[in-house]
Amino acid sequence: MAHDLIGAELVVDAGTAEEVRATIVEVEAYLGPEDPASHAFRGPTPRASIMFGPAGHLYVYLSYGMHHCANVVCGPDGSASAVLLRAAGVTRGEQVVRRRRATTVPSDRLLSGPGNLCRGLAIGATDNGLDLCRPGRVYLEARSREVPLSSGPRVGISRAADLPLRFWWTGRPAVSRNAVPPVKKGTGQ
DNA sequence: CGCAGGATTTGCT
DNA sequence: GCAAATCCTGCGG
Repeated sequence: MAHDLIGAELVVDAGTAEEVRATIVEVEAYLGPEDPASHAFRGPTPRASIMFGPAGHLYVYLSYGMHHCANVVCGPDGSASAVLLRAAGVTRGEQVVRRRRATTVPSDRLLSGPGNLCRGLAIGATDNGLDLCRPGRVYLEARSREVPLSSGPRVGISRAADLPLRFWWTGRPAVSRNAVPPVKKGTGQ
């Protein structure tokens, strides 16, 4: 399930000076060809073909000509569902991440947002199709712990955005700014 | 072969 | 709060 990825640890360039580890705190689920917002909506096109493959692989695409977004292919082979990684908290290699992010941002927001997450972890088009279940340049380590979970509507899309397919770790500041639902005045968050 | 739009981020007003 | 930056993908002719 999509929310099982919340709390998992993303490992990049393990064993090198560039090693970075981050805990996933926000994801967004995309269904198969029946989801108008999914890239799989138009069938197994060249770009979306990765999503039609086996689960556990990385699907990377370029958004707005400048930002990369990383997805984890989910579900059985052929179901074409995927989970977009929207935000994570750095647990190791903060200096490396900070150097990639030119501007000044709080430590908690270094990987906040799909585009920022890829920039901070140096995930690009060349990483498309990687198997995240085995050690490689990028892979996932499961973390079997319970975390407070919230869900809400998807963000940044124009179709079927109302479905409650976005999940995040309640109370984590790294949750992307655009994704945060309206907050009452004076709550300080 | 050409065109329209997109799972976003950032900086200035 | 709003608008620009920027390029790849999918569709129509």
